[in-house]
This record gives sequence, structure tokens and C-alpha cells, in this order.
Amino acid sequence: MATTIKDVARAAGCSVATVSRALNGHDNITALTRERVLAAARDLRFTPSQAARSLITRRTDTIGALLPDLYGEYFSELIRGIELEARSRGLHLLVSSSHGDARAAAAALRTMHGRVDGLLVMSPHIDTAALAANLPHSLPVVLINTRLPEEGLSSFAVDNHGGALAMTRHLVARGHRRVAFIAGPDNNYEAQERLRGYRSAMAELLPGVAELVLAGDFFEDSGWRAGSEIAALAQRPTAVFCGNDMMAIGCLAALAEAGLRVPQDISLAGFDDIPIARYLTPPLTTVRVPIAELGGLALVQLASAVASPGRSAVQHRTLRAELVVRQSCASA
Amino acid sequence: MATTIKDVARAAGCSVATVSRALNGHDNITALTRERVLAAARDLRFTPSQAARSLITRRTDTIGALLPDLYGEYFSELIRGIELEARSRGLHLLVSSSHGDARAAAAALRTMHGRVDGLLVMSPHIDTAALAANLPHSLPVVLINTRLPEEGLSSFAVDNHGGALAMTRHLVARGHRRVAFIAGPDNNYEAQERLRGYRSAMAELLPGVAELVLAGDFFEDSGWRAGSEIAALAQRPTAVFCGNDMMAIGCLAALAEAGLRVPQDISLAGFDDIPIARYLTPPLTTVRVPIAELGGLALVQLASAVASPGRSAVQHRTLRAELVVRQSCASA
DNA sequence: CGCCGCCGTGGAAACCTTTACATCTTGCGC
DNA sequence: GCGCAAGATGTAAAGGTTTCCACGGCGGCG
Repeated sequence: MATTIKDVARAAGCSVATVSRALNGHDNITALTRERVLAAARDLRFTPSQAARSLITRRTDTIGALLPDLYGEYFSELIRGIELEARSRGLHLLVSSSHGDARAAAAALRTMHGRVDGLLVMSPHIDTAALAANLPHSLPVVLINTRLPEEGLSSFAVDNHGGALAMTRHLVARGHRRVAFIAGPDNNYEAQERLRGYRSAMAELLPGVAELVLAGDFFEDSGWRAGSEIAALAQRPTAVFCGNDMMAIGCLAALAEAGLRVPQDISLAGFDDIPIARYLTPPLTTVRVPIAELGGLALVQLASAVASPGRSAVQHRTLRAELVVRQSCASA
Repeated sequence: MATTIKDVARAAGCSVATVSRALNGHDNITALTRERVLAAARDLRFTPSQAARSLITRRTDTIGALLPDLYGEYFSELIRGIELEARSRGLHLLVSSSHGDARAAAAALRTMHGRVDGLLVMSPHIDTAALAANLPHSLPVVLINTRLPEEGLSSFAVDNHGGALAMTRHLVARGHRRVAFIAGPDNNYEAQERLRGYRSAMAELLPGVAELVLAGDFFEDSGWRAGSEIAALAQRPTAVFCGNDMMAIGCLAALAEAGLRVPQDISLAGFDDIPIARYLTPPLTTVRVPIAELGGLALVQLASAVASPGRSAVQHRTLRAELVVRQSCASA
């Protein structure tokens, strides 16, 4: 970055102001001058210092995404949706993961401040106090699947409760009475909502029938462990509803290993409809969550808030989660 | 960002220089003064303007990652490996995807310049001319799985050829003679190397036996299409080696749909060992590529180059790709 | 008891760009 | 042909931080 706008000005034989105007496509400039400047800039391989530029323009053309993790298909999809919209708007993407830790999230939030024009925050961790305390109030923020008492912030979420309700109803409607649920992390808002959906449906449709909830953490491994546990149960459930697809994948492997056929011996359902869900054997019955769309929508909202501060209305949207019936569930 | 270092100085009753020193942990400052400054900064919720800071320090504490895509388990793993190391070094991560287009990659490279201290570039697209022309020579760059004539750049790669060789040999050793290969994109360097490995092994071990190469693009869909094609073949191969795991997943689904059992009726192998490979039914025999490690190593090298420019030696490393035998392959 | 040196602090320059404002040129209308 | 307006270009300030240099005070050593 040895070459600055001054060098270009000297080479083109004009002032730095003219160079700036030529490079930024202002129109009050002669075609000839512009050409000379562009040529000089090209020759010198000049790229403006973003630091100096954003110091004066107060824009970074970058948005920050704070996600709980960057691992697995779910976040991969989310990032894809975000990046796609960001790219089409000429915005850069700064990613950071909090690893489920609210404190780490708060720290990341602080260091992002000043590097980005806006923030996309997904923090399903239920301890949102630290988060709220560190949300910059000078920056547009859009929340994704995050429960925050804060009012003034736009938020996009998925109807986790409704989705879990629908899936549980579906299983019960197909004759299952012993339906197990593999839960996500305790302190995770989305996991709680899905669990709540399962419980509502069970209480509603099968009053008196005991729930069966196994612990999990949204990763494959925990699904595998829960699956093994289920396979060894004396009173084995006829259907297993996993809190997300990743755990369903692990569970499926454990069930197969235990000699159980899905769906003939036991039905299996997931949640999220990650891209590979349809390619499992058997293809997984799950709840479709428009992950990429979720990220895209959030970015669009954020971009508009960044573009016209104060003029873009706060928006709360809950995306529908719809049942996707494939072949991993049979009638009991 | 209304509050600046001046405000803090006024509140703490000292000069901006002192505030700067206190905040940056310099030691030539009284404990009392430091405490006063920190308190003032906390009260005012002060965060330094990164733009101003990096304008003078010439550092952004950010590294850019230019990847072909952000989709799927492979890149998810790669990003995870990168982010983990970046986070532990206090570096931020700016991601961008080129969608396999060399021109887009070049453009992204240009706009990243000035926003980052160093660049991690993965561009398996074989048309590297545009890429090379746009690589900033003022910034440390580390290449991942990218073939570039450029000498002075550190690079990390995976032994795609060796891995494909080993897998093909494994299949032949188990008695397979009709081994199909589902290739990746034509213009992709990694895909080419894997194909070359398959061809070398076939020519070496089964001279005179025809190769069977089907087109693919590294995504599930293409694996599915190739799988359907294979299932319908009169002279059906006894083993299918997929250029990556994603296509293997698609292929597996297609084979199952056609009523073929894996591995009893047909063997299936993949490449990459993405996290879910072991959870497929049957667990996928594949070639383990240390994806996260690859990203991590590249970042470590880049970070050291950034920290001490000119002092860090150029490094070329090829990571071994090792066979992982699971249950998707049987003897012919 | 006096001087030297060190430590803590303040002032100001430097980083590089954008943009408001000033200045100059040129063309057009009267 | 002169004046005015509009358009092109230059000058300089501003943006917020870090750091070099200078300055003042205090302690230790002679």
C-alpha cells in the first residue's frame, strides 16, 4: 500500500481531489481527465486505503455476523443466504462465532464495533443479559432466532414451536403413542421452543402418556448416544423426534448399528431440513426451516437499515416451519 | 460512535495521548491514571474507531478468506478450522466466495485489499491467470489447494492424487474390476487431480480395462444423477468412486432408490471424509482430508507472515490424504 | 543539598481520503 | 464584446487514533 492518492495525482498531473472524483465516478469531471486518472491508477496498481476512506465517510461497507458456531450444514446454509444477499449489495461479511458462550459473544460484539456498518446477531443462548448490555446502540442490529427483551430491534425467527407441534401431531396421527424427543442444549432458546412444541402436542393429544425426553446438544454425537440409549430401552418408543437433523443423522446411525430398521422398526424425524436430509437412507422426514432465506431476509433488512438510518421500520417476522414428509416415518 | 477518545480524555481529565496509552496497555503510566481512564471509557461506552486506528497503525487485525463457495460441509469445516486459529490470535475473519468464477475472485481480491492484513486464497479453478494478476503483492498471501505458477507464496494442499490412487487401489485390491468414477468440475484443479489418481491406478493395475468416468460438479444433485445413470447401466460397475463425499451422498440415495443395496450389490466410496460421512447408512468408505486442519495450518502460517513481514519463510506443504475404510465397500 | 536522569504526561504531527468551498475557465446570450 | 453562469479543478479541512518529542516534577546519588 505504498502508493497513495497523492502518487496517482502526481502521475496524472492533477490534484488529489480530482483523482478522488474520477475514481468514485462523480460526474463533474472531463472524460479526458478521468481517463488519465484511471490510467495512472491502473499503472500504479492503486487501491484506496479503506481505513482512511471509512474514517471520513463513516462507512465500512461491511456487515458483521455473529453466529453461535460456524460448524455444520445449518450455519453453512445460513452464511450462504447471508453472503448471497451481501454480495449483491456490495457488502463485505465479517464473521465471528461465539461458541455458545454469551460472554464470548459480548466480547466479539465489542471488537466488531467500528469495523462494520451493521450487525446480524444470532444468539440462541438464553442468557441474553450480557448480550443486551453489549449491543452497540449506535449500530443497526438485526436479530436472528434470538429472544431479546429489547424492543427497537428487527428480528427474524423461525416458528420452532409451531414446527415441533406439527411434527409431533403428525407422528401421533400416524398412530405413534410412545414418541421420544431428543432435545437440544438446555440453555438454547430454539431448543426450548422445539421441546415446548413437542410437549404441547403430547399433552394435547395423548394426555396421560408419559413424555420421553433425552438430552442432546444439536451435534451428531449426542444424537448417536441418544439413539443407542433408545435402542436399548425395554419399552422402546415407536418414533423418535430429534431436535435437529444433525442429531437425527447420529441417531439413525446408532439405530442402524443396533439392528433396527428405519422406518419399519422405528420411525425417525428431524428438524431443519438441512440439504442432505433428503439424501439420507431413508430420506428424512423433517421440518423444513428456510435457513438460507432466513439469513437472506435478515441481511436485506439490515442493509436497508444501514442505507437509510432511522428511516427503515423495525420488523419482526416469524417464518413458517413446514412439515416435510419423506420415508423415515411409518405408521405404528 | 459519537464518543471519541477526546471525550474520554475530557472525562478523565487528561490528554488523548494518555487515554490511548491507558487503553492500549502501555506501561509508562500510573496505575491511578489508568484506572481513571478505564473508568471513563467504560462509562462512556467508548470503543475506538477502527478506521482511525488502522489508518495510523497500518493494521486491521483482520484476515480475508477467499473461498470458491460457502456451501456445504466441506467449506463449513474449512472455515471452522480457520476461524478457530484466527480467534485465538485475536484476528477477525472476512469471508468471500467466488462461486467458482475466476473473475469474481479477482474482483473480490481487489475490494478486500486495504481491509485485511493478509489473504487466505482457495481457488481450485484452473484459470489462475486472472487470479495471479490480481493478487496484491503488498499483502501476505497463503494459498489453499490452489495451483499457481507464482513462486513466492506459501501454499497448503491436500494430496488429492495420492488419495485417489490409494482409494482406487483399495477397490481393485478387493476384487473390483469395473470401477466407475464420478468426476468433479472439469475446470477444477482438485477434481482433476482426483481423476488423475483414479486413472493412474486403473492404468497401473487393470491395463486394458476401460475406465468409466461420469460427469459431476461436486454437489449432491450431480451425484444423484450419476448414480441413477449407473444403476440403469447394462454392464453395471461393481464399485463407484465419487470425487467427493457430497456426490457420494447423492449417489447413495439414487442407488437406494433404484433398489440397489450398498455394499452388497454395489460398493460406494467418497472423498473428503466430511463429518457426516461416518453417519451415513452404510458408513461411507472415503479418503480422509484434514479439512479443518488444512484451514488452521494456512491461517497459522498467514498469521506469522503478517506478524513479521519478510521474516517468515515461504512454506509449501502437502497434507496426506488417508484411506478410511468403513462399510460402504465390499469385496467383489 | 544540588544535579542528573527517569518517568509520567501533554502537544502536535502523521496516517489517507473525501468533500465543501474557492477559483478559474469557458461558453453562451444579450 | 461583455457579463454571467455553469462546469472543471484545486485547496484545505476534517475525521480519530497513535506516537514522537518535549516538558516538568520528583527521587536518588554524589
